[in-house]
Amino acid sequence: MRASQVKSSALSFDCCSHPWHSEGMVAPSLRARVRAGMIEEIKTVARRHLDTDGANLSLRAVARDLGMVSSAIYRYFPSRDDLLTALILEAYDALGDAVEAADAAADRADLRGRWLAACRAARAWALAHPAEYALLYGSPVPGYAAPDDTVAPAQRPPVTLVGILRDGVATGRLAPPDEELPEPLRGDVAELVELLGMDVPPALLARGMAGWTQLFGLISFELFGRINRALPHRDEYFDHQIGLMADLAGLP
Amino acid sequence: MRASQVKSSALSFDCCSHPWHSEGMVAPSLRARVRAGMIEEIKTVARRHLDTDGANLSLRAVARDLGMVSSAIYRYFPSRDDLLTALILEAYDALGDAVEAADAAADRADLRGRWLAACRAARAWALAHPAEYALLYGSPVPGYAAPDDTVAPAQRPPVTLVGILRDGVATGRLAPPDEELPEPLRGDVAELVELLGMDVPPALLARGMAGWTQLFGLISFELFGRINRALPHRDEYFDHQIGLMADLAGLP
DNA sequence: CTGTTTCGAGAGCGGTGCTCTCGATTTGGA
DNA sequence: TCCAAATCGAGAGCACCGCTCTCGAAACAG
Repeated sequence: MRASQVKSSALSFDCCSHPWHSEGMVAPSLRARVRAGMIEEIKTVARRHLDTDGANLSLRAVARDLGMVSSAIYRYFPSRDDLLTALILEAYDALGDAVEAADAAADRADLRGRWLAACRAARAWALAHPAEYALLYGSPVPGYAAPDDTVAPAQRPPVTLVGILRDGVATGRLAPPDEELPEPLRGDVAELVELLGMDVPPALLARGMAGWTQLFGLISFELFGRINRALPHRDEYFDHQIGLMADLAGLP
Repeated sequence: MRASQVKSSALSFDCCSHPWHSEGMVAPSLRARVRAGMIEEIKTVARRHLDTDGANLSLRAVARDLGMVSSAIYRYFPSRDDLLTALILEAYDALGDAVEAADAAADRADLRGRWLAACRAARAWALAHPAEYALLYGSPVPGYAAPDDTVAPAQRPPVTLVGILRDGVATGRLAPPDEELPEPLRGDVAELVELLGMDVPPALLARGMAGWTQLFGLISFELFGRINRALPHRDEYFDHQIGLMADLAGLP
């Protein structure tokens, strides 16, 4: 939670996210390597606890599973929140990877196919990792404030969706909506367009964000058990609802 | 969590939800009345703690605020989960009241106005009671399973939205989409139509549910801080996105 | 080989939900 | 009116939690 703690946690990561066999770096000591391995092991066990026991992760239980005493964990993560943040970061990246890979695997010219593939990939990832999805998109943990490192990976799925729309506009395959946004909103969305660096008409960006919101809502309802029990064909329902949003965005 | 506990908690409610001054019932004893008052007081304090401290409600803290010892709370609620369930039930009802009242206050013939009013009421309630909204629609508490009493009140907002569409079809003001749902899905939604008792074409019901999903997603994104900071005019953004879904449903 | 750093264990603090027991009080029927 | 029964709040206690501190052992660097 403290900025310093988050920073130190991030430092623990650099030793593995920046692989040591890149140019000019000295090979890490044995101790550094077993430390990195230990961090990875802790995260693995923590992720397992998350998937089985739900969102309330117990540091002591993780330590017990590792044959350690709880205070030993603090040699690797300054607090429980930092461990959670590490898991959140990895989860964001995994989801982003899945969505972007699905988009990239589709035919570039098939805009609607890319849209559906990206959405399906997000849902598939969420169904495969419900606890981690809840960690990302559930109600925020009370005391917990997401560090700034999380905003960029968190935006990858919506950016992917908007990127599909941008490609459509750029190649002329997608006709932007002829409406214009009303003024106070138009400026906001125009700023967002610049911030994302995607040349898309504001009205279209708004529709893309509607698709992203719908995607999140569909997954959340299905995952949190709020989908009506009278809908056994969930795949078909999801596909149809996502298709509706593709229609709304003007995807052919 | 146990069914028996939930039942006993529900019994505690009946003494106040079924007012004693109705026909034929004997006036409750003094003790029963102070007990009901105590239950209400506990819920009030718990709600206040929820709004200030977030979702992790501490029974001991509530007891302290009431000048009691923690074990005394168990005279009124068999467990912390039951207290949470009581708050959830009340929250569902409050949200349902707000949405239905907003719909009822609008001109019956102005379908789009009713839709927007209902959606705005849901958002307004959520913004006014963020912690309770998170309790309803956030990630489910790990050990907690929502009792069956909650499903009916939970469906009031979406039923209200679909009711607007049904009125539109019944009065001929709303032209249902000319598409048909693909087969495995069409049967599911048709069953849902019967279950809700609302005579609406399945394809239209699907669009209404899309609107409900979007509404939930919009509110959640805004409330859980995932709305982009580059969107200061949140009211206008919300109105526009909800209007998009009204378009999708065919509301004139 | 030696001084320093890293690490895990252990004890401990204050917090939590929850159970049990024990007096005090209130209630309702004889 | 009196008395047994039901109800209630307090208190102690259990197991668990996140987290801090200390201490001895091990691994490192010079």
